[in-house]
Amino acid sequence: MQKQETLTKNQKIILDLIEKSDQPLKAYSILFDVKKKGINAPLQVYRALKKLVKIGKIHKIESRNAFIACKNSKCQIAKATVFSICESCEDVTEIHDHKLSEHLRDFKDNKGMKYNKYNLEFFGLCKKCV
Amino acid sequence: MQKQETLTKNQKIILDLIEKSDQPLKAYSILFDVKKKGINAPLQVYRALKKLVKIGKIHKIESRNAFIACKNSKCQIAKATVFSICESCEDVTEIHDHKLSEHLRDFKDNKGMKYNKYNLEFFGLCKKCV
DNA sequence: AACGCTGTGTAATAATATAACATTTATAAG
DNA sequence: CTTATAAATGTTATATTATTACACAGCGTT
Repeated sequence: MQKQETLTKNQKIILDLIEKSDQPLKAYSILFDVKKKGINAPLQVYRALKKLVKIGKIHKIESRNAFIACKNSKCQIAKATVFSICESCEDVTEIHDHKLSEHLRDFKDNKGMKYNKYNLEFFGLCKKCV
Repeated sequence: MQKQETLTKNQKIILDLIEKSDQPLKAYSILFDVKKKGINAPLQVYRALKKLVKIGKIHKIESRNAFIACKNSKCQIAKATVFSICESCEDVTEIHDHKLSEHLRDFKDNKGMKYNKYNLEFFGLCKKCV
């Protein structure tokens, strides 16, 4: 069983907002939205984001500098993420593909490096945008 | 046969610099280094970087906002990149693994999305830092 | 020559992210 | 309960990364 983290007020506010969106949100757009809740400064947002990423509640889409909620409710996977990104409408979906995960988990390079994390982003055109 | 791009003066200067480094360089560090060559503004750097990425001469390490030369001299692969990143010393290596590439190339999601590009970043500790 | 395309140079500014400091709250240990 | 320790807060300022806007130059095509 996963340790159930207790979120603080700021963390809850920001997680709520991100979970209500099915698409990634940017830090300053989050800041704008939570000002009415008393969060006034970028750093308050970034701190909460950092924690939420750490515990796997959200993921950062690196190529977009944006944050999306992890839908995988059971296990918090902060360490193995795969996303598909539509380059036209910017729709982002988290991918859970067992076979692909296996390949990635089992990957060994020839440098003897010890991996503990990976992030994979696929780019293309979604059904609507083709 | 690949179309041989002719690089402009700024593009050459910046590619040279990046190729001389075996590690990723950041845009403003590049700017600092090329000021002596008459490149004065961030935009001049970013424009060259954009072009060099586009033609596959360099790649952007998304999680680090940095740019590394593509060592794969024969084919310019701007569309399928894999990197290993040491979280301690920040050493970055481009990975060419035939089997892994196959899996990634052949990956199909269940949303009917058409992929034309991917970027994969592995994180961990390199031999030296373990 | 007129056009489209790509690149240049410059100034200004936008967008993303962190440092530093003082204080408060939560958790654990004696 | 008290101490101590880690984590979070609030605030100001600043650092870092990246783009917009504009005027113009070079080049190949028609």
